[in-house]
Formats: sequence, C-alpha cells, structure tokens
Amino acid sequence: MRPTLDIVATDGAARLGRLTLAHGIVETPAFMPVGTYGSVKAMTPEELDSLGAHIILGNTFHLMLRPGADIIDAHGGLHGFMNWRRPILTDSGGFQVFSLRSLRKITEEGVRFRSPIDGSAVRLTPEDSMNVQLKLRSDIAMALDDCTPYPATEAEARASMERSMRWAQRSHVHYYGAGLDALASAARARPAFREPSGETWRSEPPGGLFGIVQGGMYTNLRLASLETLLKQDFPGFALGGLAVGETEEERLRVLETVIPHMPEDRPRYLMGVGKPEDIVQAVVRGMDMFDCVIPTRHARNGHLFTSAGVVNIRNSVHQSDLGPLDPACACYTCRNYSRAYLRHLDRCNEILGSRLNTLHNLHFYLDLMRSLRAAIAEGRLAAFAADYLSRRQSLQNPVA
RNA sequence: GGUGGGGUACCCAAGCGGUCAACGGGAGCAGACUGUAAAUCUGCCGGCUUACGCCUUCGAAGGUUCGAAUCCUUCCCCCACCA
Repeated sequence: MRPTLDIVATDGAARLGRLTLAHGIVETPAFMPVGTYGSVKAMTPEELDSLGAHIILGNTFHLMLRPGADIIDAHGGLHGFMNWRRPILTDSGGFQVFSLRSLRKITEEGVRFRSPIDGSAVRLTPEDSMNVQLKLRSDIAMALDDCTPYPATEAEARASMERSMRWAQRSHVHYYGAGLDALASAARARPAFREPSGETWRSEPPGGLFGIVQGGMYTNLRLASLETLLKQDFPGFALGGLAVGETEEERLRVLETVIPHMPEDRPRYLMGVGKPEDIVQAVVRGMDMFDCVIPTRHARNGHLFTSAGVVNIRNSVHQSDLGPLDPACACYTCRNYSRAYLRHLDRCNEILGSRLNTLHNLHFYLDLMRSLRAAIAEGRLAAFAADYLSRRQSLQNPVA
C-alpha cells in the first residue's frame, strides 16, 4: 500500500497530518522509536502501543546479518517476527555506511562491509537493500544512501550526494520494478504466519520507498539532490546526513533551504533527529517524521528527560530522593517509583532500571509529539515552540 | 605446639632492589551519547596543588643498601594441613 499523507491542518510552515500506511495510520508530526534489531530495546510491543508509538524503525543492515531476511520473511515479515502490528519503517543500511565507515569500502556498485559480528565480507548494494526491505515488508522502506560524514569538503559532499542519487534511482527501479510485484504476489501465495498462540495473521505487502536528500552542509548540493529525487515518484522524502556533528545553525540552514521545495502532499522525514529541542525546531519548519536513538539509549545510560531539564539518575544527589523523577509526568515510572529507587536500579545494573527509564524517556518524546500536534491543531505552535525552547535554554544555562 | 602459605590503597589483586604513588579489575565520583557494533564509552580515583612539584604510604618495629613494597631480624595477625 502506497503511503499517503492527508494534511489536517497547518500552522505557519508546520503541518498536522495523517499518514496512511499498510499497517495503520500515523499522526504527524511523529516520532519513531528505534528498534534496530527488531526490538525497541527493553520495550514490549504492548508497552510501545500504550505509550502511543504509531510507528517504529527497523534496520536492514543489522537484520540482514542476523537473523537474515529469509527467517523474517518466513514470519510474514518483520511485523510477524517481532509481534508489532502497527507500521514499521526500515532504514536501508545507509546509516551504517556512515557509522561503520572503518569497516567498509564504497564502490559504485554498493558497499562492502566487514561484518561487525564475525568479520566476514558482506555486500550491500541498492538492490540488496531493497530485496531485504521487501522481505521485511516494512510500510516504508528507505533508499540506500551514502550518509556523508561531517565535516566534508564541497567536492566530497558532491561526490557522495551524486552517488546517493544514483543509488536512489537504482533503489526506486528495483523496489517498484521486479521487487515489489514479485514480493507482493509471493507473499499472497504463502500461508499466513501461525503464532505460538495459534493465532494466524497475514502481514501486509510492502508499502513504499522514500528518497533521501543528501549534500552535506552545502545548500546548493541539497537543492540539487532534492531536484534529482523529484524526477522519480517517491511517496515521501527524507533529509539525511544531519545530526552528524554539525552546528544547530548549519542544520537549520539546510532545513530552511530545502523544506520550501519539498512537495507539500508528501511526508517529510528528518532522519536521526534528535534532541527534543531539535525536533521542535524542525516541526516549526515543516518536518513531519523523526527518529532517534536518544530516548532509548540515553535511558539505558541513566540520562532522563524531564519537564525540569535533564536528570542524570546516576548522580549521587538522587541517592535518597523519595520524590518522583518528574512530578509533572504521567508515565508509569513517574507515577510509581522514587528517584532513589531508579538510581538504585541503575547502580545495580538491574534490567528493570533500563525498562523503567526507557518507558519514561519514550513517554517524554511521544508526549512532546502529542503537544506539538495539539499546538498545530489549535494554531498556537509558534507560542508553544518559543516557550518550550526558551525554557529548555534556561534549564541548560541556569541563572545561578 | 609443628610445617607450609599469606598480610599491598575503599574491596579484590599484580609487583619481589632503582624506570613505584605503585599493573589490572571492582566500587565510588563526574562527563559523553542524534537514520544503535552502545545496559556503552571517556576522565578522575592517597594528601596538598590548575599544573610543575612536594608530602605520607605497601601488617609493626628495627636493620642492610647510594637507594627497600621488594633483602635480613624480631614481633603481631590470617589461612591450610599435621599433632
């Protein structure tokens, strides 16, 4: 099913939308928790659902290496494999081109990696990535891109971007050509996955492919990249290669340059971003979708987001604090446990600590998205954002 | 009572004449983390000091030596086995 976006309301450049996907509707602006290995670390699907997650991420590269696309395919796709019935977006492996750059070599054909698991040689071409994503049957697949590192010279950024554009075209041709049709009919012919409980269910066929704008911090390259992608019929567009070390000013300049040229009727996805204030800044400028490991990873590292700023629950000041993490928070963790207990769990390396912290941080992020959507619906986003950003600012630089 | 093995910083533990304020772990304290090789990583971790550096440490007390955590003597503790 092709992803389609209905704009419900706008407020300045910001949009409130309903993104219809094969496995359900996603209200935008949306935050997508990251579940690299077919699991949003420490969370069950039921918990994600109760937190209000409408869509989550999976990763092509890592799932291809382990357990392999065929095992997931045999479960009717990633949905059946991980028991998550709502939409899934899969990253193409493009981020691993960036994050695993010490283990890979780029050629025109694609990327050759040394597997981070066992060191063996792994090939990932745009066609390989599409084949895997089709087998995962994600609602949204991403084109294989070359995520440009920062800093990069203009020549480097241009070469990288142009390669991403050639790969995007190959991704599109393969995904919508032989791939999608073949997979869709193969999926229809295969018996439904039978769960251990006895319940059977058939996952929907793959959904659609998003293109990814690259070009580093060079606005001319960014615009050229978008222009190239627009020549093909992508149902959505992403901005990649951001939040890789650049300044906020540079990132916002790229957003403000590119967004006005993006199709209004297609979802806009800012990949890998970010901190709560980064998301607010991007929503104000017209972005619809976000993902980031920060809420989940930071949770496991004791770094918790609250209405009064960031709390490092490992710090000794919380040792005997009987109060909740955030009195203003309605999440399960804040309603039931003291800071002293959360610190204790962290210090003892108890799994429950990771779970309660993750529950809280994801609640914080998803609640922020609900607030942003409400503000857009009510036409008061500018005031909401100004207030939010100034409050965050003052929390980071307290006036002693 | 006898024989053997030990006592090192908050804990465990290496070191066995100088390059030792003393390897490693752990604990403790702080920091980092943005499409997850991350329940990870980094720094500090005897005292004073921003640092250079200085001072006090390796069961206790003596001794040998230019120099001792390291060698010798005595003593005090702990462990194992034997009586």
